Amino acid sequence: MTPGAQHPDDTAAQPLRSDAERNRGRIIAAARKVFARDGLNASMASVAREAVVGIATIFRHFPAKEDLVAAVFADRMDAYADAVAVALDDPDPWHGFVGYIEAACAMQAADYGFADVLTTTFPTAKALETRRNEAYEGMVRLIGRAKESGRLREDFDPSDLVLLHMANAGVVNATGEAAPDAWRRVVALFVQSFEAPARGPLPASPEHEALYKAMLRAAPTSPAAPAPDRTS
Amino acid sequence: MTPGAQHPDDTAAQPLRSDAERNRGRIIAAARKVFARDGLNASMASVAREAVVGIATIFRHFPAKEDLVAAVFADRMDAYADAVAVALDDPDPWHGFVGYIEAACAMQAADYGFADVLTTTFPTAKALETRRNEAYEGMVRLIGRAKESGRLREDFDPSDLVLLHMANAGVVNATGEAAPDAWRRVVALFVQSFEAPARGPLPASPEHEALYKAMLRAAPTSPAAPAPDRTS
DNA sequence: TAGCAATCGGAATGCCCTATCCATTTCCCG
DNA sequence: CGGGAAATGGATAGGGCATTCCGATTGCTA
Repeated sequence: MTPGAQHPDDTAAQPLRSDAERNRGRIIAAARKVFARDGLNASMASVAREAVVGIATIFRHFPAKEDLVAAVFADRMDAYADAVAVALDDPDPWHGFVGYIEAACAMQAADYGFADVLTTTFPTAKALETRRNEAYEGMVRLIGRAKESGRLREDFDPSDLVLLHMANAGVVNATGEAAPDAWRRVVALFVQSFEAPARGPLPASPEHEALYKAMLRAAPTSPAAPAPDRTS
Repeated sequence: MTPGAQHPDDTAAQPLRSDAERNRGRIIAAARKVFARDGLNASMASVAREAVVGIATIFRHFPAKEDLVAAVFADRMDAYADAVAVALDDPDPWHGFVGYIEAACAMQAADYGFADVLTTTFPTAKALETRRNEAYEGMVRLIGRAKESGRLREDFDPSDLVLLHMANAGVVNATGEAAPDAWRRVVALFVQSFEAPARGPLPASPEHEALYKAMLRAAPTSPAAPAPDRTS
């Protein structure tokens, strides 16, 4: 989203011809719209239709669907990371923490594609993963502050935010347009359960490693994935 | 699951030939296994392979995939409904309520196919829907008792259980084998947020009608569904 | 045990998807 | 302007899926 505009592989590749540059923009805009509406499962054909462009044109600009996804969600990932920064700036740690959760979950609800991106890992899309990790580090600090302030339960684990996203994805995904605000209630319940003092002990958090592996599962169209994938 | 054994259309249709009867059993057993492992997205071909049976044989016994699903999950749905009954028998309403939640969510975690079934509606499969509604009525009573006992927050709504299932489906679905117990922590958090006294108000519950519509969305292979479906 | 209807299984159909090919069109520099 | 490189888009390959067709097989009865 920075004005200068750079393609992932900005590295001195020749400048695009004017029409190519224009089409690239069209495609990203179209994909942004289509993915937001239909999730990452939206077909390349539907993106092409929306962009009023041939399918081949998309694949020339983005060798694989995953590359398009990475390009489309780069800025949304930035916004996601920014939300953490904003939360860290909040003088009230708990308020910042809660605000962050609501903002992040709202992003999931507002963009089905992004919801998919957040609970999936694209080993190939480095920029996306870098951002995610940045955001994660910020979250860890956010959590630390909130705990220190005494408002966040002591046994809260950073991985709980990942679980929260997975749960929220489930709700957003299942309710869709039919009940577009249902997620708010779920998130509110979660937040209340996060608040100190804890009402009881919790089962152990999953291993970080395990959660990471979980996010690899179900990556869209990974050629190397015999993926038993489930749950349309 | 009654011993007598009846096919959905038990109505005096001629008895099956011995081999047909045997194959029918094989198919259901195979489907049970495959759906549990891979979710409802498992292909009919994979079920046929597991059953060591031709694909056509499956379709002769079950005209459409949905019929197979209904046959396979009939007993699981019974167990689901039974869990409510058991919970209602618990002398401690809150204990029963929590026990029910844990049992139901455990069922989701133990059978990916069932997790899909629970958050999806098959207008065609009447038996399944009847059971679901039975269970729902029981849940409403369970909730009433728990509220009366003072342990369940007053603003808890039956639809919250549906949302809980959707959220749990999201977790179970995303974590899969990688973190098979992650859902326990999530459910524990939910339960703590359900406990009275409430720590704060909640956004309104979605309309029941809306939730029902939501469950119609994404039904697998519904011919009448232009389903934009998302999130494999 | 012969014969026929019931049943089978795998090939075939039709649809959707990602990704590639290639003849045609468009841009841009001289 | 003209010509070649860059870029395009529709057709096509190749794979997965649910469902159907049909020739071959099997259980059952007489």
